[in-house]
Amino acid sequence: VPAKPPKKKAPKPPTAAEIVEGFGDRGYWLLKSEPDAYGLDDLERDGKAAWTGVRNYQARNLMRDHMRDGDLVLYYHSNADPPAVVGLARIVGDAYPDPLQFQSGHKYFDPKATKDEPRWLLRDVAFEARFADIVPLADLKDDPALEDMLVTRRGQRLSVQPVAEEDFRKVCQMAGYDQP
DNA sequence: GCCAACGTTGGC
DNA sequence: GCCAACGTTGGC
Repeated sequence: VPAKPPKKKAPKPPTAAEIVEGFGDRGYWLLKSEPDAYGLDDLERDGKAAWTGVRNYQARNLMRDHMRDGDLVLYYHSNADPPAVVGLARIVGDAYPDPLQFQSGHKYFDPKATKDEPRWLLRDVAFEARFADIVPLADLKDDPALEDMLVTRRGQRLSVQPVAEEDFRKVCQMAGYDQP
C-alpha cells in the first residue's frame, strides 16, 4: 500500500467569508479607491460619500449582508504610487440601491436593474482620519503577521475586503495611528 | 505599457 | 454546464 502523501503544512489562508465570521461587535474593512477617481482627499473634503460603482457580486454581497453601521475602514489607494493604506473611514447607515445603475448612459448604468429590483447596492462612507505615515502595500506584504490579509494575496482584486480585527489594529500601528 | 489573474458573457 | 473569448483590475 503506497504511503499517503505527507500532509501539506501550508495552512489555507482564510477566505473573505471566514474573516467576516470572526467579526465581533464591529467589523473591519479595506476599501480600494483610485486616488485619481476618488481619493482620501476627496472624502475628507466631502466628509461623507456614497460608495458608488461597485459592480462585483462578491463585493456587493459583503456590503449588503455583512457591513454594519459604524464599521471601520482602511482606506486603500490602488493604482497609486505607491499603492497604500492612507487613512481610515467609517461605514454610515444601511445599504441602499446605487443610483448610478439607473442612469442611462452612465458608466455604471445597468440595463437589467430596475427600481423594484435593483441589482447594485452601496453604503455611505464617512471620513475618519488621515494617516501621518501611509502604509504601502509592500510593507503589508513584508510583514508575516499580515499574510492572511486579502490585499496582500496575489491576484486579489476584490475592492471591498473584510479585514480581521488584529490585522486592522496592526495596520493602524504601522501607520503610527493610536487606537481608533 | 505590460501582463497575470480574475470575473463575466454567450455559444453550444 | 462547459469553456473560449473577452473585458477589467491593478501591481509592477
